[in-house]
Amino acid sequence: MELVTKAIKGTLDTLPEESYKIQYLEAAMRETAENFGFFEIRTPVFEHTELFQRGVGETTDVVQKEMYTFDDKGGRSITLRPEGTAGAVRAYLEHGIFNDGAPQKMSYITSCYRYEKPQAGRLREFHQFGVENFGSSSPAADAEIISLANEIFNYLGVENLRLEINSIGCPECRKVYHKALKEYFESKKSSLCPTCLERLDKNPMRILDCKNPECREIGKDAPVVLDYLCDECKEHFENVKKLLEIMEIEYSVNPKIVRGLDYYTKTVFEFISDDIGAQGTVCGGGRYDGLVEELGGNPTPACGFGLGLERLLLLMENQGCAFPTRKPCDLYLVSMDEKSNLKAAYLANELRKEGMSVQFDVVGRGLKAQMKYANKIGAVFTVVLGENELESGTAKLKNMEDGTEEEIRLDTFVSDFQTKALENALKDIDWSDVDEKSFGSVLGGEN
RNA sequence: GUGGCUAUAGCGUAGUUGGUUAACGCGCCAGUUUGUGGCACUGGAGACCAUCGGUUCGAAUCCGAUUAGCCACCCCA
Repeated sequence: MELVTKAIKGTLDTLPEESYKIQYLEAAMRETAENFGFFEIRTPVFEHTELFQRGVGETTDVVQKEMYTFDDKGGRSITLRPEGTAGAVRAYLEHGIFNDGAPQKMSYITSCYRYEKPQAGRLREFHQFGVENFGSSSPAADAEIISLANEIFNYLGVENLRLEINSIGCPECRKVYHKALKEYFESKKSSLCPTCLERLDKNPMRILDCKNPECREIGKDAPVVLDYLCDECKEHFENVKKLLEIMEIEYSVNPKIVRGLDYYTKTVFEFISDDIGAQGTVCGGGRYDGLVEELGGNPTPACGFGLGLERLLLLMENQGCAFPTRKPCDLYLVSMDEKSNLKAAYLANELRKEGMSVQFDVVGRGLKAQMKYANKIGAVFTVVLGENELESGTAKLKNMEDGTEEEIRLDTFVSDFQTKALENALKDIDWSDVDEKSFGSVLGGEN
């Protein structure tokens, strides 16, 4: 097959047979977020380029080499969002949401774009679930979003995720720390790898998580951020830890966690997995007390995180996590000829109005082929409509699982079938096994 | 941006030291006596062997470039 063109490098098609999985993740996230009081905000995929330049940070790799930036026909410089926070902050300011008091809590599920070389867990178009809390400087806000992420992972049954936290301080204490760090590495300059030599000027904290063994060795004795925190930052971090302990969320402090986006202050955290390759960070976030002001608002404390949907899905698939099944077909109407096909169309439509999943032949297949198809799509019931049935006004409703058949009247078909379908759905339920959480998926079934 | 591996029907693969109609499994379609799925059997459709160029009498097979995929670095979700 010679195609005119193929999907763009680093993009993924989610096919109908797969999409229910990602929908399941999205539903779990929305639902959990709402339980925590975070409601959805939707912002455009593209923004004025300067939003990200200012918001994400002029010196970051994301802004310097990874943005999809172009001029539109009006000569404006437009950028496809590389992350979700900047747009949320912009909307928060533009609509004066801050006037509605604090905290303002919001969530989003959006596509993001970064011009990077694709690899395991990294795409040029990817999707992020994110939350933002504006207006709270309390460590309770930090802990709340961490527990929100944690709750999502629990709900979905993800295992072997470790939570690593750190504090990178406020601009004040970070300045002091940077200086100490620079002095330290400056003295070991000759043994650093070339990339780290660059980082020495740009962002010395990055040297700490270099994978080069030699840099690692040197990094071991480097000054630690946590020793340089001012009293306020120190207390904040202690309280975040205390709250995590109270909520029984396991974590480890990793002083080497450094986030690559300029806006982070104080708390930073990552949920990391070893099951999905080198790009193991499934969720990353923290506090960014300076961002709102940076984008033109009043000084406003804030925190949030981003969670990569593709990475999470990859992780769940690698771990063999359970997904609910796709919505099954309640009934397939087999038709023998044009006349019965019309009847099938009518009945299908009536049943669909009642919220049932019903299908009938739309490609002109024979009886046997239609039965085969019904079997393939997992139809729970079938009914054959032909001359005989239309004449007698009754048909045989066949249960595809056990092959049993039952007479059913055509004139009261809609309500009769609904009753049958309900009886059938209820007969397999072990009521002793039904708790609150699985109740919603009983009718959909789980595998 | 740098490196390593890869590229054959929709999917997963085979294809011997270059040699004639490119094979197999799954899937798809149709049949196995007339109006009933799953199992089995039979048949069928579907591939310019990623693209372009080179070596050769002859290339899916050797060489080069390009493109794409996978993986790693960088960076991040």
